[in-house]
This record gives sequence, structure tokens and C-alpha cells, in this order.
Amino acid sequence: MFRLASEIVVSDKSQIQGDSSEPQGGADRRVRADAQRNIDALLQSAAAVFAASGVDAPVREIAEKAGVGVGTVYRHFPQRSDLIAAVFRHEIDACADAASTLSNAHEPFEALAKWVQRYAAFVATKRGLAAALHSGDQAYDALPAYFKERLRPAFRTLVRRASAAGVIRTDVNADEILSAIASLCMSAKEKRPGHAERMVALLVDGLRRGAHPPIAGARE
Amino acid sequence: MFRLASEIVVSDKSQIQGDSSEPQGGADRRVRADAQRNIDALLQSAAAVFAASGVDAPVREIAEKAGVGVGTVYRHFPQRSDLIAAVFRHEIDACADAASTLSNAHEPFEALAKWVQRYAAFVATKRGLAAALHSGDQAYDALPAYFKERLRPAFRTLVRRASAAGVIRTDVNADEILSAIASLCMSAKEKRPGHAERMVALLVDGLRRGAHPPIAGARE
DNA sequence: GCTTAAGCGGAACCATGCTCCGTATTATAT
DNA sequence: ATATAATACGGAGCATGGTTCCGCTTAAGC
Repeated sequence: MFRLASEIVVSDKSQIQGDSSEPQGGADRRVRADAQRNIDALLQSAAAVFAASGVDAPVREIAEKAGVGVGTVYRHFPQRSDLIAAVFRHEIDACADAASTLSNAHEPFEALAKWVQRYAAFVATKRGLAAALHSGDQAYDALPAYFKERLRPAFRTLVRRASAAGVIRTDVNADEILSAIASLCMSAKEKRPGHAERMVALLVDGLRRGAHPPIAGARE
Repeated sequence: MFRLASEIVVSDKSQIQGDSSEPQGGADRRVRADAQRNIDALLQSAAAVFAASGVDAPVREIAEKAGVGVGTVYRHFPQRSDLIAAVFRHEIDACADAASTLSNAHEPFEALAKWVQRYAAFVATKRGLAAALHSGDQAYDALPAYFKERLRPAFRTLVRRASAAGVIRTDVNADEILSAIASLCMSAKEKRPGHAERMVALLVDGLRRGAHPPIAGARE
């Protein structure tokens, strides 16, 4: 009944991110190459299946799609919820990392706008996760904190750059924007297709420096 | 695959409430006595089990506790969700009916306070139902409307009486109070025991006519 | 190459939602 | 009161999904 998740996710991260230069201090063994391959395949497969069928999708389906047996799934992720949490962390990382990539490739406002759409797409794939988060499963306990810890700085960086360039208003609260977008995308079920994208685009456009009056009570 | 739930719940209600004086227009048959007994037992058993273990409790457990077979459960409630919805309606009714009972037995403010605690206790037993409501199951579609339709008038009556007696402030919005209490009780998981009760009591005490300044923007 | 421990796969186990059908009970016509 | 049909009952059984177990395979270090 002990939690392996954190240990696994950590080693997973250090391996997956490609920074194999890290000798890891020599404390714990290296992950075997085939195991690492399977972990990668599982995370990718699980992400795809979760996005298509929600987090309630059967483990067997994920295993099959990854080309491994269910035993392998449970070797790396002792419980279903550990897999879900790992995928979630992985996607948070990918989304956060996209910030610097976009920042290097585009103008300040363009980068901000593109990242927000990227973030919106990420939130939109989270069918059923909101419910899972409230289920009380310990595997999810650290997720909200991780979410903020990684995504907030990423967004803040983009906002600051755009702010410095003078292309957006300066009286916006980063956290408010992030949660507003999340709300828009979560409640966008069963609306017309593209609804969330349109609403988010609208929101971002509202950030442009322009003829808008200042927002009462906002800080950043 | 057709929905029997509404039909059943209706007949259930007309029988359960004890108003057997209603000849029902002669359209559909009377429910057999043994069937009615089992329906009653099931609703009671399910309410107890749901309160103890949440709405995810296994059907078999509910059937056993009610002293019937699972076949009987599914005869009356074609799907799990139909049972949950029926129990929910039943408890909404009980809570709404408590309003007039309390109103007859107590002073205006006392009645109001007692009913609010009753309502809070009702909301507190709803572990997991919030998630279920968002699951998209058709059986739950009508519940939110029913919730408002029955509980709002009940509360309004108590508020009006207390208002007329001059014992509470008059600038309160009934709907706001109801949802505020619900929020307090829903998010009160994993807090110290009695937390919700204390917060609700605080809220109600704030309704007393006294030295408070008026609340900005509130309507009744 | 040899050894060894990590890793693998999937059969099997258990829990749970739901269905089916032979049997029992109730209501009603006679 | 009895017969008969309609209704209801119960629980074995099916399908699905999470989780465990264990004999076989294979990467990694010598």
C-alpha cells in the first residue's frame, strides 16, 4: 500500500526529458532500456486514449495500444490513478515548456496568444479529470500544486515580455486569466464546436493594449 | 433502452407520500402491494448506504440491506442512476416538506435556523453526487430543476415569515443563501468535524436583524 | 558467454453493473 | 372460495474492468 508513484514519475521525468547526462548520484539503479521504452509508449498511448475516451478508459485498452501487457502497466504504475497522474504531469510539463519555445519563435503578443490556445487545448482534453481530482485518491494530491508551480511561471514570463514590449495592458492578473480560460474550456462541453476557441480568442484579444478602460480591482 | 425512470418515480411518489386517496384517473394500473413495499425498502436502504459510502456503493449491498434480490432493484430502477435520482428526489421532497412542519412548530427565526441546518445536513450526504451530475447521464437531467423548484419556495416561505415578523434583515437574496450553504457543505470535506455546521450557523446568525450594514447589491 | 536481477505478458481473480428466466405472489373474474 | 392471468421476485450468470501472480524473457555487468 505504499506509494511508488512519485519515485517513478521522478525517474521517468529525468529519463524522458532526454537529459541522460545526469548520473543520478549513483543512489538508485538506472531504468532498463526496454522498461524506459515501455514507459514512454504507455504515457503516449494513455494520453491519446484519455483524450479520446476520458480518464475512465480501461487499462487494457491503453496497454494494447502501447503494445504491452497489463502486467507491465501495473509494474510502472501500481494503480490506475498513478498512470493518470503521470500523464497529467507529463502534459503539464509539455505545456509549460511550450512557453519558451513559442517565445523564441514569435513576437511577444503572438507568442502569448499561441500559448494560450495551446493551454486551452490542454485543458480541453481533461474530460472527467475534474471529477477524479475530487475523488480523494492520494495519487492526485500533489497535482494541483504542480499545476500552478509549472504553469503560472510559464504564463507570467510571456505576460511580462508582452508587457515590456508595450503590446498588452498591464493591469491583468495572471492567475485570474489562467483560471478563467480553464473555466471556459471545462464548461464548454456540449456547446457548438469551436466555442471554447472562440471565447478564449476573445479573451486574449481583450488583453491587447487599446481603448479599453482599466479593469476595476485587478492587480498584477 | 427506453427510460422507465420518470414513470416509476411518479407512481412511486404518489404512493409513497401516503396520498392513496388519488384514484390516478384509471389510466395506469395500481402498483402491487408487495412491489410498493420493496420500493419503499429500497429507497430507505439506498439512502442509508449512499449516505454512508457515497453514491458509488454497489447495488448488491443496497439490495441485501433492503432484503430483496438485485433483480427487484432493476425491475423498479432500470439503471443505477435511476435509483440515485429517485433517492435524491425523495430527499428533496422530505427536506422541502420539513419547512412547513418546522414553521408550524417554532418561532419564525427558530424555524428558519432549524430548516437551514436540515438543508445543510441534506447537502452534506451528497458525496460523489456532484461528480455524477456532470456525468451526462440522462437520468440526472431533471434533477437540478427539481431541486430549485421544490427547495426555493420552501425557503422563501420561511424567509417571508421571518421577514414579516421583523426578526431578520430584508435585503437577502434567497437563492444566494441556498447556494452559499451548498458550497459551504460541499467543500467542507476533510475539514475539522462540525466545520460546516459552524459556518452555516454563522451565516444564519448574520441574517438576524441587527447592527449590520446593508449588503451592497443584494436584492430579495 | 554467463549470471542475475529487472522486466514482461497475460491468464486468472475479484468486484460490480446488468440481464434472464423459473418460481412465487397478488389481484381479479367467476 | 377458487382459478387464472398478470405482475413481481430472486439470484444465478454474463460482461466488463481493476488488480495480482508467476513462469518466462532479456538487458546489463562481469
